[in-house]
Amino acid sequence: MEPIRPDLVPNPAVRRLSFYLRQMESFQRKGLATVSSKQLGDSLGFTDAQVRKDMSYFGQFGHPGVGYPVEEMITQLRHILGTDKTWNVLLVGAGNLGRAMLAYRGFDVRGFRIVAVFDADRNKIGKKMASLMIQPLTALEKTIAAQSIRLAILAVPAEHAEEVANRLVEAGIRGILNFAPVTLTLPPKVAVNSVDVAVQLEQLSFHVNFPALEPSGQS
Amino acid sequence: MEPIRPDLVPNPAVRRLSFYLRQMESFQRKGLATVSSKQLGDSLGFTDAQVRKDMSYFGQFGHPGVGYPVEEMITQLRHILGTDKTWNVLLVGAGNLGRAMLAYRGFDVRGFRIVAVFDADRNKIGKKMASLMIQPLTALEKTIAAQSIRLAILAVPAEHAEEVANRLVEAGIRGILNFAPVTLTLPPKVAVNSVDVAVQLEQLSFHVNFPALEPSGQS
DNA sequence: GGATGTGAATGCATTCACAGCA
DNA sequence: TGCTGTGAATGCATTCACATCC
Repeated sequence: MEPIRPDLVPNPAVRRLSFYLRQMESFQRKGLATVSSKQLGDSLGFTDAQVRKDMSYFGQFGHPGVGYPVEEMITQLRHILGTDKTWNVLLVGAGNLGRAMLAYRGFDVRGFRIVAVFDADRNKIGKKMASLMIQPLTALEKTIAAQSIRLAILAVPAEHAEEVANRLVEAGIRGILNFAPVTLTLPPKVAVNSVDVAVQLEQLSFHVNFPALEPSGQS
Repeated sequence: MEPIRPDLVPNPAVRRLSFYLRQMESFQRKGLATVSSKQLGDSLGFTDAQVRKDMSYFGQFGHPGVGYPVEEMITQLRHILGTDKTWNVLLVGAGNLGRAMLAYRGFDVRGFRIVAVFDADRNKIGKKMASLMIQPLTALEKTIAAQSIRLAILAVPAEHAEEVANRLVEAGIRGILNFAPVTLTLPPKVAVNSVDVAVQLEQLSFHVNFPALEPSGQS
């Protein structure tokens, strides 16, 4: 419950937080009660100093001579990341990728629930997908307001991504996970994370061609 | 065709290369012949200095007073990234996400082609998915050798990811795009890119809770 | 002894700023 | 004038190393 000052926290540290949480949950499943910065770091490919420094940005969670309490860290990390409560998420794009997102089992346990699906295609509207009725884009604003949705997954073709994103933002969405291969230009108040699978493969292509670099670096 | 020394190139610069290429292709579709570092940077949220510095790591592509020739840059960037030739890619995991990857139209044009699909599920083996026959994991080694495959997309449940990844590496795979929510521990010669969609949403969650940071930063 | 937490030191990446070319 | 290419300067992030505590 510390007064986090995000401007003092390196962005990379925030990204690593998610991995710490994921790994802590794995340690918990293995029955470990405490974990040292070295153990945690090794399991993720970070140094122990890195782990300790990152933790220190958010508070004092460890016990000297002992390590970090697994259970408590999970609670803390969830709180910091804001996933100790469940987020309602909306999905735009009921194609193959949209279906995969909807079917993904991993969201619930991490604090996310897709509660609405939208598509522009008249043939899809009204049909059901994993128990959710596919809605027309005209219903966007009403649904976002009614269920106070702040996060959206954008799985539409590149040509429509920018336009849909703008509508989402106007309707109150504050964070977008974008799968379309375009750079979205949005107001700074909106957080955007883009995943372009072709870009991911290009990176691999480069590193396979020039193996000197990148000691198994995980994005 | 310069002698690229990857050890002299900042990793972040390599990541941006893909975005430069993507954007250049967009400029090309708009019919532009040349683009300045400022135009390119603005369109991606980078500074002009950043763009010029990045380019300079790989050669001298621009013309003072004019900018960068779009067509030629596309050729160059593809060559640097190694996507001027098509990579054969294999897919492990014929679930929803696997299906989405297989159906994705964006791969071909960027130099990737999924040529084989594998799954552990007996019920799926032998069935077809987008014209590819789903193969058992026992066929992994033979197929990789026969089609000289170097890249793989891993879309299997978390529990099996590590094990399958090890097999892929032993069979000669040199780059893995991993969608399973685990950190893979592999030899340094293997390039790994991981996409954990829950982690992506967690990042958004954090930034929505603490909007001070991140001026619409795109991962 | 074994581990954390953290200022100080180091190492990278970005940005500046300007010489030089079209 | 307009823009690139690049050393030099700055600014961040990581790592070191050690005081501190169980």
